[in-house]
Formats: sequence, C-alpha cells, structure tokens
Amino acid sequence: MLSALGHDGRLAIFRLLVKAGPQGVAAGQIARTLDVLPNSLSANLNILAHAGLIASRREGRSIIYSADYGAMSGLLGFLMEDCCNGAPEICSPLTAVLARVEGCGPACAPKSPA
Amino acid sequence: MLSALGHDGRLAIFRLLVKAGPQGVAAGQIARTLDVLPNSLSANLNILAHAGLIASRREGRSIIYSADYGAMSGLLGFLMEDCCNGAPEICSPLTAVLARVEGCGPACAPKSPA
DNA sequence: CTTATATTTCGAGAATAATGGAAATATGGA
DNA sequence: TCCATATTTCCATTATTCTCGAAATATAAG
Repeated sequence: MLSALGHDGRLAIFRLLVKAGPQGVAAGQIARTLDVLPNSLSANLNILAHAGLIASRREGRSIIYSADYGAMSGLLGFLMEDCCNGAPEICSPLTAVLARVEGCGPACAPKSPA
Repeated sequence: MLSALGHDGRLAIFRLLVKAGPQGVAAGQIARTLDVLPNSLSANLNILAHAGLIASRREGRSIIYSADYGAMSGLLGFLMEDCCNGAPEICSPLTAVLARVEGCGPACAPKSPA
C-alpha cells in the first residue's frame, strides 16, 4: 500500500476518490479531472486496486472506482501502532489532528467541509 | 516519504529505528540486525534521510541513525487530514488505535511495552 | 604514520516501473 | 447488426530503482 501511494499520480487518484466519497468516480472522469491518459490511469487504478486501497464496480458503460476506507484505516492503524509502540511523540500530535477533524466518530455528519 | 517507506528494506529500517528510540542505532548494527550489505544500507539510509524520516549524527567511528518522530507524525497527520476530510469512516477506528496505544499523550511514560 | 574499523561513494549490470500509442473488449443505443 | 462511448490490454520504449563488488573516506588506536 505504501508503495502504491508513493507515486504522485496514484496519490492524486486516491485523494480524489477519498474526497469523492463512497459513491466513487468513473474512470473517465478521473482521467479528465487529473488530465492523464486513460491507459496510464487504468494501470494506476489497477495498482491501487491490487493494493486493496480502492474498489471498482461497473455501472453501465462506466467503471466506478471508490476508495476503500477500511484499507486506508488499516494502513494508518498499522503505521500508528508500529510507530507509537515506544514513540508517544508521534501519536501525541495525532490526537490533536483527530480532534481537529472532529467529524471522526460514529456519530458525526458524513460531510462537513471545514 | 511514502515512496521512501514503500520499500520493504527501508520500512524495516525505519521500524527498527522507531523501536530503538531517540538514541538511535549505528549503521553497522542496523546492517547486522537486518542482514543487509553495508552499501545497500547506506543507500537506503540516504533515501530515508533525504525524505526527512531519519536523522544522523556521528559518534566516534560510528554514524548513529534515529527516526524523526516529527516527520512521521506530520506524514500521518497529512494522511489523516487528507483522508478524514469527508471520510470519518477512516478516522473513527483510529481513535480506537490511539486509545489502545494509550501511552500517547504529553503525560505518559516513554516506554511501556504492551 | 601505519593499521583496523565504520561507513560511504563509485560504477556497472539487472530488475522494475512508468509512459504512451494502438488495438481489443464491453456496454448501450439506433 | 452497426455505431459510439468507456475502459482495458498489449506492446515497445524510456526512465528509474535496486543490487552488489570494489575502492575511497573518516575516525580511532598503537
């Protein structure tokens, strides 16, 4: 997953998909938005999907891609536990980040642009 | 940073340094612990350092490498904010992770192996 | 000043990844 | 069936990264 995200284009794709929400975005629209060739995009979508970071579903002629929240959460959890185990200086600021985004919790509105 | 960590060997190095704490580990000992050639290690340490994830200091004949907690915290913060903005499903489990590592906070013991 | 230890730098070869054009597949509609 | 749209697959080229041996640098000690 880290190497999949360690690529400007793929990170941009993933960010776009996360911001788009669970409904996802069609491949063609991703290509237009990010101004990349459809075949390059397809290859990168494949890499992200193979890493488990995104999912896809067909809808008519389009194929809709969406971020896999669980996977990203798992990745962050792995990094945090792997890091915090012995390094509270890493996690401490993260509680502040979580507090700032504040919408994070079982009882929050799905979309509240800060 | 993501691409620096998106490499098995470098991730192993970084994890080792995080676990070692602020005192750091000498390059030679890293090489022995992870069983990698010293020149390969040096190249990877360079990549991690250039990404800002680790720092180095000379100590006698050895060069001691240590994890940069602030950089890792910043990376996680970026990922969390970039992701949570609109995706509480990602952050929600992370509060649980933070609660589990529990040592994370201004007033916690620096080392409490769970 | 020579020797030993620790680490880096250099350089070449191999492996891997990225890019982009062109063709192929899949779906929907006339 | 035929055409248009959407996406993928195939392929070759280029670029980047990885790996490892050998030499170079830096520090310490006798």
